[in-house]
Amino acid sequence: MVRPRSFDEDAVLEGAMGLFWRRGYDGATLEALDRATGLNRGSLYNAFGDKRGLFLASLRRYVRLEIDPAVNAVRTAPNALAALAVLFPPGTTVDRRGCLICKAAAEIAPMDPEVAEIAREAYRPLREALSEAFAASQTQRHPEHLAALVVAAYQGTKIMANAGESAEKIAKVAAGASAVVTN
Amino acid sequence: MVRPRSFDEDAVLEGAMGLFWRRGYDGATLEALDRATGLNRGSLYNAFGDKRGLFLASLRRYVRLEIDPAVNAVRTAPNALAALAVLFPPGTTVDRRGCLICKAAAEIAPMDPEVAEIAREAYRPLREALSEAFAASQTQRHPEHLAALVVAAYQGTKIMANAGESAEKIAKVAAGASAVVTN
DNA sequence: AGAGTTATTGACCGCGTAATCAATAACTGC
DNA sequence: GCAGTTATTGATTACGCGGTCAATAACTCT
Repeated sequence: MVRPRSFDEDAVLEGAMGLFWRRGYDGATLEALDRATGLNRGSLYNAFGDKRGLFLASLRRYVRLEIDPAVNAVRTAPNALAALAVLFPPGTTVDRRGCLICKAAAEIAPMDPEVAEIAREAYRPLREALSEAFAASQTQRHPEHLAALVVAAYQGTKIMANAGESAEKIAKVAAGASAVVTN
Repeated sequence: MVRPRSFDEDAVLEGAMGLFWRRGYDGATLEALDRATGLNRGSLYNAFGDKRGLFLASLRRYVRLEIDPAVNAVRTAPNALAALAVLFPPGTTVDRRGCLICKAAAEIAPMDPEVAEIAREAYRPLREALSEAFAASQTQRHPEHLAALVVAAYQGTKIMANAGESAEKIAKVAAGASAVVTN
């Protein structure tokens, strides 16, 4: 009775998300989004409403693919140090794209309540999981506060990455977090 | 021999900086910049070259007015806790504008090396001052790492502010930092 | 097979944008 | 006060942008 869609929605979002991540919201033009998704303008609008709709869908996909797995890894980490290693994996290179959610928070959230809510909700589970990991390892007196500190620092390193800060500088943040937990 | 400028450059930058801070780079249109600065288009271009030039000048003014004073306050703080209170003043409301430098880092730095450098340099003195404050209070084993952690967390709270996070949530980050220093 | 519904295509549009420029004004040094 | 230099004005421009739309294609159900 209807013509089915000829594209894989997740593949389309993969392309859109990648472009928003690299170029930001304003920097991602519809022409570039056409190319990145392989879809043409009209199909994009038919499927997602408008540019903002595509952006919101990309944000949700980012949370699902980039943040939720980290939350699960923290939940199953054997101890606090291992949980930290999820957020600050040792010996990795710096991804200058930073974090799509942090970029959206800075660029769009002040003018778009829905984006703001997505940004707030994105990191809450991570704080909670980290708080439980800290509480479980018994050595910390204020697990909730320390979790808030570490997650904020994690977001900070994503901004530093956008500014092109070196891996050494970012590793110092990780070292600071480890020192705190090792106390 | 020449016609002098009829405007106060710092007052003009005050207006431009405020608009960039509230609306971001792309969100600040030249028409709005005209209004915010009181200058008309041509004068703005004569004085600053182009929109990007005005933005760079605004960033530098922000560092001078918003970050440098904090660095000095940290330098003269009597102890580590007092230094922390400079970054996280107790009982203040959340300024949803966040930090202009962090916004610029997220939005512009990936595409503009000069903005990236300004962003990197802006927070370096703060890290150094904080590191010395921690070292001076003797109680911390890794002052440089802890300073990196705290400054990253500070930047994180600015992103949280952009996302509309509550004062309570942000206070937890501050509490976490204090707990670390009090160890 | 035909009717009905939705997806796709790609040309098209209006608008807001950053930037320009010729004309004019304001000031200084001689 | 005149020549020379720079600042100001504001109308104008070219263009890239997000968004639209009529025509066509693809599919399902009866």
